[in-house]
Amino acid sequence: MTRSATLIRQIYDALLERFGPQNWWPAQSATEMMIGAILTQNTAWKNVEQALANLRREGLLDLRALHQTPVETLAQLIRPAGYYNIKARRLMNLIDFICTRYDCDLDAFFDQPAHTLREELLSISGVGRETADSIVLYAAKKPTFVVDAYTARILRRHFVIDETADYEEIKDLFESALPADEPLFNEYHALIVMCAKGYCRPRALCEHCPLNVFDHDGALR
DNA sequence: CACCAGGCAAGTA
DNA sequence: TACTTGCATGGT
Repeated sequence: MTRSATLIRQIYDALLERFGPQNWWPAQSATEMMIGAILTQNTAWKNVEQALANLRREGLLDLRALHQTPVETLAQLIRPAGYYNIKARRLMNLIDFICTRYDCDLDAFFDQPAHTLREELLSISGVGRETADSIVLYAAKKPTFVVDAYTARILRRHFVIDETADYEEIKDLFESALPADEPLFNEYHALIVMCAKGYCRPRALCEHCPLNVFDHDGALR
């Protein structure tokens, strides 16, 4: 067992003990989850909730209904989430892919191995690695690990990775240290977000960080 | 007022 | 490959 793998496991245990199960993703359906994944790109979740409420009010948390909606109309409804023009286009790119290739049938879209599903998602303009992995894990419920800005920040501050570690490197670290278990990956990423939102902001330094599995000089406590 | 938020694509060197 | 820029609203 490598040092980093041990830390990955210890951090999970500490987060779960401190915060308890998070039961992610906060959405009532797989369709709503995917929309939220696009809308939350570099955006506070609070803003995304307003945009989702607008779509819900218009009965647009539905692939076929969305597919029939002009992208300009969509853009106005999602304005609170920011970047609304580009995000409306990204949403339509994703929806059009599923409706054209899978007849708007999410179950059919998800009925393939995680790695091919990930590749198909990445081929869509506007769906990058984090968004693709989030959809694979939280909508299709297949065990792929989601890396986000919070994940990298927490690992950097605990000296598990260095500044140059890229997305795939961090993802591989988690997937090597842990069994490929969907509920585990689901819970771990959710716990990271919960912890970082409260305690791992850029300027809110580490003194209130509830992760105390090891000292910040990198030595195990 | 400045800074930040659960990224991504496109352009440049 | 590595770095830069545009995209935009709303909370602190």
